[in-house]
Amino acid sequence: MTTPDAAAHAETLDGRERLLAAARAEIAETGLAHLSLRSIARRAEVSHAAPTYHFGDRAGLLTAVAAEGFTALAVALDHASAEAGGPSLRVLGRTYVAFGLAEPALFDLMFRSGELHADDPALRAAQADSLALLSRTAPDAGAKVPGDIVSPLTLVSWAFAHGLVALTRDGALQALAQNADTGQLVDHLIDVLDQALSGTPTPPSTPAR
Amino acid sequence: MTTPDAAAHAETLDGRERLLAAARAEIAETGLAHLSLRSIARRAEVSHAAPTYHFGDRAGLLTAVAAEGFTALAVALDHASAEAGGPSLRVLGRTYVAFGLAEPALFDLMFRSGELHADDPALRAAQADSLALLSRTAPDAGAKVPGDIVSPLTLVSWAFAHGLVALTRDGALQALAQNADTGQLVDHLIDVLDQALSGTPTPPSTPAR
DNA sequence: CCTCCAGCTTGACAGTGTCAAGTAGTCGGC
DNA sequence: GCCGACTACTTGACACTGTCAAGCTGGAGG
Repeated sequence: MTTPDAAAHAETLDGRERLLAAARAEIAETGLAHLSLRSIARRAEVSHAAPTYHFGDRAGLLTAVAAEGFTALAVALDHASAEAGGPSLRVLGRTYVAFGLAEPALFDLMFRSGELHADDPALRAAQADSLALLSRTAPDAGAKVPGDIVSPLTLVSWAFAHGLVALTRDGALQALAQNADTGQLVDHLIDVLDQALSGTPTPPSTPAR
Repeated sequence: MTTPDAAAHAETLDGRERLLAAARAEIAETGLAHLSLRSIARRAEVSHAAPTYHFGDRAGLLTAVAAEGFTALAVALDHASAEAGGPSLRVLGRTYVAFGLAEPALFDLMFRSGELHADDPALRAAQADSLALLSRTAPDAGAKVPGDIVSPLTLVSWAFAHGLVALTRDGALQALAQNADTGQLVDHLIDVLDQALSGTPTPPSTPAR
């Protein structure tokens, strides 16, 4: 079997894991724009062809990193809803946005399907995990569109949170709300949407100060 | 002066314009992942170094294309709100999403600030134009957060529309709502948000069939 | 006619992803 | 105790990329 079974010899981190760790670090530090397999290999102290050997492809390595990202997202969502005593749109939205803003380049990569092997089974499984966590909300509103798995409210919230991450990451929000703290603004916007979707017609709208 | 003044000789499309057109075509056809200056130059039938000469940089060319994209978006938003007899969240949202889905790769590029010269004045101007068009909505709700230019409702809608484009482009929505038509789903979601933000607590929710 | 200059081209270079071939170490079987 | 087989790489090569320096060309201005 080729399954690593990480605790077998357990002494040295093998090349595959070192490459993954190096890739995560390199992505977090230098972003996706100027990312190269060879610099990752140098950081992991392996030869320049080692990434291709282990992952077949540039897209293969990125796919593995993205899959790790999705499972990390799933873990974060799970923890957050457990702590809050049950999943809610607000908690999940906040966690989703916080995750996206904490590691923007990784989050970006996770949705760049053009540079990944989108049909990789591990990636698909990790994606399905986090999506299942995301759609566990809103027990009141059943799926209205026939044949859907998740409710429209969940989709709306998801799209909003996703866009919020993207716009904040690219500096679009900062350009508009210049003198406001971005974190506060993001929180406020989540509240606005949450209260709008909860049915409360007009939000009380008391900003922090 | 180096300003082109396009109608001066007016006969042949000069190299700069040909490169821009070739870049747009190449981006639309092959996407951003495997885009290369040299293939763009080949398509424009100029030498491989011509892009660097005109735009200084890979990021320079991409920035010019992105700027064109923003002005095209501004034009689309303007036309749509003029046709609808005034800007509304629904019309602007639909137009924004339609624009993003019509040319997904271009839309993607426009927000990849890591691969652009984000401080380029032409890009900044074009961005400001389309953002001004976007924020012309909601005359009822003034900006609540002090120091902001646009209202929170506009920001929420913008983030939602932006995320909707991203998720649809990457196939995330399709994976969830399998047997529903994506276009109809997107329209429905826009309606849901619009009605939630308008204050109508529960949308009537009559999907097309 | 000479000069200048914008608008390229040609040629080179370092860096990149990928592939073929080779190699050190480890294991199971005889 | 030795022999293949297999895993986990490395080394070397190739085509391709973005960028830079230098050269060429045609037309405008003096």
